[in-house]
Amino acid sequence: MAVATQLSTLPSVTALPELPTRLHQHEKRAASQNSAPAIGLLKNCKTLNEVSQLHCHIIKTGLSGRSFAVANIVSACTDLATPGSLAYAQKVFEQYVDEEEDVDDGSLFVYNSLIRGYSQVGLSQSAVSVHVQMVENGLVPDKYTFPFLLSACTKMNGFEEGLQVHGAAVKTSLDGDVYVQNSLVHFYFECGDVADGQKVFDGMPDRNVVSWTSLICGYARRENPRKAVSLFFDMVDSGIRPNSVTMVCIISACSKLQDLSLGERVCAYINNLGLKLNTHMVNATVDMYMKCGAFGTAKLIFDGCEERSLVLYNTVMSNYAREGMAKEAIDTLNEMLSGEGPRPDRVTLLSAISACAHLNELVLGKSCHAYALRNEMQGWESILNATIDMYMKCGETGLACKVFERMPNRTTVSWNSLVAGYINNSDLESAQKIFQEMPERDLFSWNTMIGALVQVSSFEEAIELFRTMQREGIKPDRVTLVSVASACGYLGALGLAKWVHRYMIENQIHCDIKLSTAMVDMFGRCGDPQSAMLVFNNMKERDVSAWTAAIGAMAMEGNGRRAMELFREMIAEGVKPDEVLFVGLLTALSHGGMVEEGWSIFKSMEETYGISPSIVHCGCMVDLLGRAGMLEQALDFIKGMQSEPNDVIWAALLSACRKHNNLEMASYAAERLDKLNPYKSGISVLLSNIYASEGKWSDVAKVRLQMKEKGIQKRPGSSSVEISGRIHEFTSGDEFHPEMRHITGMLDEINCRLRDAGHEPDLKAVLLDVDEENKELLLSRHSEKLAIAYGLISTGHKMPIRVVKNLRICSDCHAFAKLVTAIYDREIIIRDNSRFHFFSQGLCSCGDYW
DNA sequence: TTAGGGTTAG
Repeated sequence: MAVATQLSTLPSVTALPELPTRLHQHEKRAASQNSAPAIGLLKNCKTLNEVSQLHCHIIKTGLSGRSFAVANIVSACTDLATPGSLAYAQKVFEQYVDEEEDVDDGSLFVYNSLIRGYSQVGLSQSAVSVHVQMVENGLVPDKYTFPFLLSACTKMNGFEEGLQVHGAAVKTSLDGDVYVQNSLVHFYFECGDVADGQKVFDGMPDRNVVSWTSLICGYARRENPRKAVSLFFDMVDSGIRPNSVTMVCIISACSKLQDLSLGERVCAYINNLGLKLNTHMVNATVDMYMKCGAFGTAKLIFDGCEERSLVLYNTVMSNYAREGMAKEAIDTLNEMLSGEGPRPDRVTLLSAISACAHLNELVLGKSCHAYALRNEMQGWESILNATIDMYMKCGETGLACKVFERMPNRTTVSWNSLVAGYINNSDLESAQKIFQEMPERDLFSWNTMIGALVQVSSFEEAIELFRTMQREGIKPDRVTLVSVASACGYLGALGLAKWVHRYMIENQIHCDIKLSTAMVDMFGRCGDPQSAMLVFNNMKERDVSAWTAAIGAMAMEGNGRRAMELFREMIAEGVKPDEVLFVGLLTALSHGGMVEEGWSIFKSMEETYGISPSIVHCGCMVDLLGRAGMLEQALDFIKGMQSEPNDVIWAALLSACRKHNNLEMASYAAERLDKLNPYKSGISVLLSNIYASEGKWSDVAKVRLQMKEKGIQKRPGSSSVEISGRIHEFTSGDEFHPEMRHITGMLDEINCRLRDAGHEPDLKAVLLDVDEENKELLLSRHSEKLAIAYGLISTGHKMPIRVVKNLRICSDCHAFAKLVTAIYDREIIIRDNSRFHFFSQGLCSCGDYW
């Protein structure tokens, strides 16, 4: 078939341009080598039409079959990187392969050009296919083939393909070539195989600046920027002068480390080297300053920049958007649009839309969306994903759904954005429905859903979903574990907690400060302060949240003394306390009965640390004084408060009145409470309990009647016990557990042995007006007793029994637990709604102070 | 021929 006929299917060729008569130097070289100046002109082409015109000319001169010509046409096309030009390149290539009879060095050049072209535009799979075709046609790849190919494998994250390329390089003995080795280092690092990347580097006899830069950049990107910096010094020590690429990698390592002083030293070093700043370096520098929080310096450099690249604008905007400085991001966009700046591209729009999401800027968000549509960016899913997120953050679930429904190519991110959007709009049901419908769920999807369940306190469901995730073979990361740790903590499931901790270590899940803090908090809430402190002591870096978790663990244990010590250590380490920390500390001091220290801490808040106590801190103080029986002082404290006492304050006083049997003050507190928050169930229950424990049944009836009228329901007491990783929950008088017959049998046996040991049931703890015999029966069926009995029959001898109670433990159950530990020689740990009780050998860790 | 800057969802 004639060449002209074949080419007719390609983009049409208009008038043939006249060739310039005067030739440039490089054109002369091309002409002398190939007798065709047209070939030399190919690399100047700006459109496919120009390429195709030159191609026609080359055909006329009879050189179109020459490999040198074909390779240059292919390169010119792939450099243009449009779908049409790539199709053209492929056709020219196919035609060449069909007609080529003798295989020589020239053919290799053609194959290499297409592999290079495909790799450059990111069509990695096509690059790999050309290599396959090359080998099938009996050609042996050369040292130029492998770097192109490896770059393609890297881009497509094709680890298996890359390994085969490495194998092929070994077979052809080209794995000793420094270019091939450099490409291998880059490939292994980018695919996450740090060990093999390092191995290739270690085996290199000669390393150049690219080898070092590949290694340094590999570590900087694989979350080890610290190592990247130290390698940089090794490189300088070995006498290799860094170039601008190396410096860009080092600057971005500083950004990752958020180490401003190091970043500034690097900038000074660049100055000393006399390296000229290019756009890459300027951009990396501005990015570094912004990531380190030095927005002023970044802005100064940005403003002083005469030619701002598109990427620079995008860097500035995305940093502003990510840091919640959405207004600045939008201002930058406006500056870009109003001046002579570059035209916004998809990345610009992405940042703009994300900034609108932060600002809840619906109107501007809509116009960004419209701009993206007008400029044909809708083919790019990320823009639409960000748009879904933006509409969701603006509360426009309907608009978000519309965008989603109209999307031609939905990705997992699109689904995830929708799920997260519904969660943020408090529509868990829709989120769960979409989560179920998703064609594919990734780690992000699971993390979103598990996190949402934890947020709404559906801890058991969260754990259940975590188990499903694992059954489906999805490996959790540190974000998953933060949520799961939080759920474990609230459930008090120590067995599961220990598993989570082990899992983290065995799977080498990177434990950052957030995850460590979650672990400390988890162990603290699960009644394992030793493990909590073990994790805490191993933390390399501790912020105020970490210290708060540790102090919280001490509060749960009732160890006010240790909490105070931790606080002093924290101050000595130079960490500034915040409001939340003082809540934890005051709670710990309250549980430990340390009134004097509590007062002094409370006073120091304002005087020493400049934090004015909030109503929550005041609540802690009322609790501290009340628990210690200093009811009058507590009342005086309330009266002296600057802000109006709220329901929490009066509830704390009421609770103390119950503990210390002060009916008069209880009524006063209850009256105040009733005025403030008559519909809160806990308060009425507390009051009726106070009357009940004093046997004032007519008053109890009055409160109960009021509760009924107001539609308030008493929260039933419930206790749970963890048996081999499963949570068993019991409510008072429960009859539904499958093993209830055994449990009641066990309870009867315990009660017999307790009576023999002289234990009298504390009938005051029964808050209903029933006869003595029934009272005893009711008391014996309290949820914590059911849980303890079940723990005794279903766990091995000497195994501690761990119970989590949703309300405060009653006096009879407290006494019951103490005796059980003595008679059955078992440890019992009960977490009620405020702290832990460790029972052992007939005693409780709280010293009966709770 | 190899290495470098900006990209949405938890």
